[in-house]
Amino acid sequence: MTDDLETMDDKLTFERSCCPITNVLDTLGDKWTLLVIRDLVLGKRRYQELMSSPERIASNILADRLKKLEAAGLVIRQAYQQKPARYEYLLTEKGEGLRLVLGAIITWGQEHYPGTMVFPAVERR
Amino acid sequence: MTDDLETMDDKLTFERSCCPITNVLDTLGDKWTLLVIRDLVLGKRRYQELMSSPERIASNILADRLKKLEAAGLVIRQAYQQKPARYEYLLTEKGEGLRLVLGAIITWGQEHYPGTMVFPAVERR
DNA sequence: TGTTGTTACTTGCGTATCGCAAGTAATAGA
DNA sequence: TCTATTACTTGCGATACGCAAGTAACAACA
Repeated sequence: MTDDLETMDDKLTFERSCCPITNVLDTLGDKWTLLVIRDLVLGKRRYQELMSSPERIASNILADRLKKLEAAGLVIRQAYQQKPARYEYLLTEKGEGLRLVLGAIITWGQEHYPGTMVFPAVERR
Repeated sequence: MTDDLETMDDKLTFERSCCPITNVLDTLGDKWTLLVIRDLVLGKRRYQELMSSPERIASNILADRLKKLEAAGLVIRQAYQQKPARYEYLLTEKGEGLRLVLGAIITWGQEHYPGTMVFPAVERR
């Protein structure tokens, strides 16, 4: 039998360490990225929708995060119309997998930050 | 019937929003804080132990994060000897609750970052 | 008595990132 | 022609990060 796990010695070089938590933090570890994921999970898709959340993300930060999330394979950017070209953002399967992480955070958060509450999903016909 | 949830209008003022995820990110949302929590969960207690992780945290960053974690009630600092005074850090119950969040992150991380692996707990007699 | 070692930090300082405000490109519609 | 909308980008001052070095309070030698 030969190797496995990504054809061996393939992606076994890590920025900080081989710890899964560390590697997750290297892509999601800041004050905004996970909030963008949250909004996408809630059904938001367009730039202005993502801009409209109560945390008031700056537009350059949002653009930067979307670019990084796309590069990380968590999000795909696709045009929903031409003339003028307009784009929307969708979670990939990998990105969808973060629902469980968000769920754990919400559970802990609701328990320790009284008064917090999750936002409703956006209605989309 | 009167109010509830922290005697109303008590702690219902949030930095960015009333979303639990947002409030969790306001205390844990950076590249280092959750790694300190991880180390404490693994059984590390002392400054030099926390310094010794492979991610090589800078000492000023570690001191800052421990201070903030203590202020947030996730960690307690206690002396384990006098003359000279030496301190160790322990997770509070609130901090221990983050094991589930770390678990979710590890599960997702191991699935999407091939080659990553969790560190063994430190042996402590 | 002097020197080295350990632990738990703090301080300086250059660099990187953040975030507010404003600007831009490509249209649609009045 | 003028105003709106959408999806961004650019400038720039402020904040945060991180490397290196320094400090305080001892213990243990030699």
